[in-house]
Amino acid sequence: MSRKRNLEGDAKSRILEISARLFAEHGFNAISVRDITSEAGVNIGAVNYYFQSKEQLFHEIFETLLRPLQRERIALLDQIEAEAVDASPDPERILRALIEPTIRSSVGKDALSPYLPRLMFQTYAVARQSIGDDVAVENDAVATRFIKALARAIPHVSYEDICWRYYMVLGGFLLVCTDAQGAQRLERLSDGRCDTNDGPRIIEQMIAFFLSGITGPAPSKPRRRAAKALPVNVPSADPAPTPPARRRRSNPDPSPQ
Amino acid sequence: MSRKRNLEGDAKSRILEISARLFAEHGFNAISVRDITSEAGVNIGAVNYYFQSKEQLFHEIFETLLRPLQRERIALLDQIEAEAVDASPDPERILRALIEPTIRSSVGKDALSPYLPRLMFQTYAVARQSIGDDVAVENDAVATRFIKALARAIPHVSYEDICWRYYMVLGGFLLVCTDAQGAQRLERLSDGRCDTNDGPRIIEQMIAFFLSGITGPAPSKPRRRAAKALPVNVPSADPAPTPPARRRRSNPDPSPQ
DNA sequence: GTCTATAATTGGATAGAC
DNA sequence: GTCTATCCAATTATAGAC
Repeated sequence: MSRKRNLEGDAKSRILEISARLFAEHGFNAISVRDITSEAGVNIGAVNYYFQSKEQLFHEIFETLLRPLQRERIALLDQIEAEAVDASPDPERILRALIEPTIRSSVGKDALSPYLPRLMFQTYAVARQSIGDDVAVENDAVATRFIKALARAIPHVSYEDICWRYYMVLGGFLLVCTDAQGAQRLERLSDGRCDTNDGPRIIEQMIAFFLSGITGPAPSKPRRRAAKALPVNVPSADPAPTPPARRRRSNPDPSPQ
Repeated sequence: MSRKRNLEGDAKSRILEISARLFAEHGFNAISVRDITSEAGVNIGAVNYYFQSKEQLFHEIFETLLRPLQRERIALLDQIEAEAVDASPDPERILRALIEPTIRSSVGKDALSPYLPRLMFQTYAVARQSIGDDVAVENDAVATRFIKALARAIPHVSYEDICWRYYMVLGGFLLVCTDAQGAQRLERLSDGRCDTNDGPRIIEQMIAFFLSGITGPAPSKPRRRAAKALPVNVPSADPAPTPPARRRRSNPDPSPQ
């Protein structure tokens, strides 16, 4: 209320901002409420006062960041589909609708957005109810809409293949977006050639790669090692007709997140 | 020593196995040594007795799993390059050398391998020294060798672009491999069409997508929105010549991992 | 080698003064 | 609204009996 700390923002939004960064960098379990409150310059009780619990604070971060992004994506997709009622939509525009809002919201403006990809990345990395049930449902709905749009845009690729490829897009997308706040491994591996802070460049790199990949020819059916490759023999041999083979012995009830 | 628990494996390897699974599923910080020892059916002190600390145990898991895998990859790559001294190597075989050892080691045999991709995934997700310095160095060396091999195999793609694309390959690869032990989101989104436990199928899907993507045409240079796409107008407008724009305010010293 | 008991620290959350 | 002091549960790690 008072105007005391109006310059820096009130305590609540300071906590939101600082904790988003700390959680994104180190993960939920690695950060204590003491880490947050001390770095935010507020007292220890503030997190519980404003957000009831550390868990609730985490949920609220996703609410704040993810929902608007998903709505922007859907708005773009709506527009694309509205303009292509008769013809099939342009796959590049669909990919851009998926990717660009994330990158764009990462430059300037509000200070939290850059951390969303990394927080999402962690959602896949650990089995933990990071986001509320409702947000998770909305999330899947958005993904399904994009998959269906891509399937219509690229009719020569089967629906199943589109699903695989959508997921590979997602993985590449998240890893690249995530690298700047974390390992910075791409800059290192490329000897500084790849600047993971250059939003427009990231976008064009992704679009080029994903568009080629997602529209490319279908995989050779599971007769293995078809066309060109010579047989590779390695220590653990790999006789030609390896059967599908089940894997993973125990996985009682994987939290569906 | 004694033959008491020889059937189940001795205490040390039981701990290694159980903890690899628990860490992979929930992350390092979410798992306590009590979780491990109780699930492994050993006493609470066993982790510290065999591994000195929880941290050391974690490092040892990577040692055990990652080193042999990297060696197998390098052996395959050596062979490919040896056979192509004059001609340029086959990009598909290089991608297979990168991908197949992981998938192959995930079926049957030893019980730990399936968890490696997920553990690696977490390495990217949180800023934490998951793996020892020496393993990290070897890791980067392997990546660099693959990047250089791909650059030679695909001469019409610039070295910088190869780096971006290698990293996107890595991201898609990890997310897909990771999904079976975790969110199982791909199976859900695809309505059961995609079976993330079917190793050979995963391989062929990846090879097809990555090969098209990595050999595809270069991205349009940062004159944005070049060829086909119509201008998209969204709430937060996007005037044509958006400058690069710096981002991220504070990131004191990101652990280079 | 295996186990129990316990040390020493740190975690999330709350009560109550101001 | 803000802050301090504090409770209580859970953590890693160790000491020492068997």
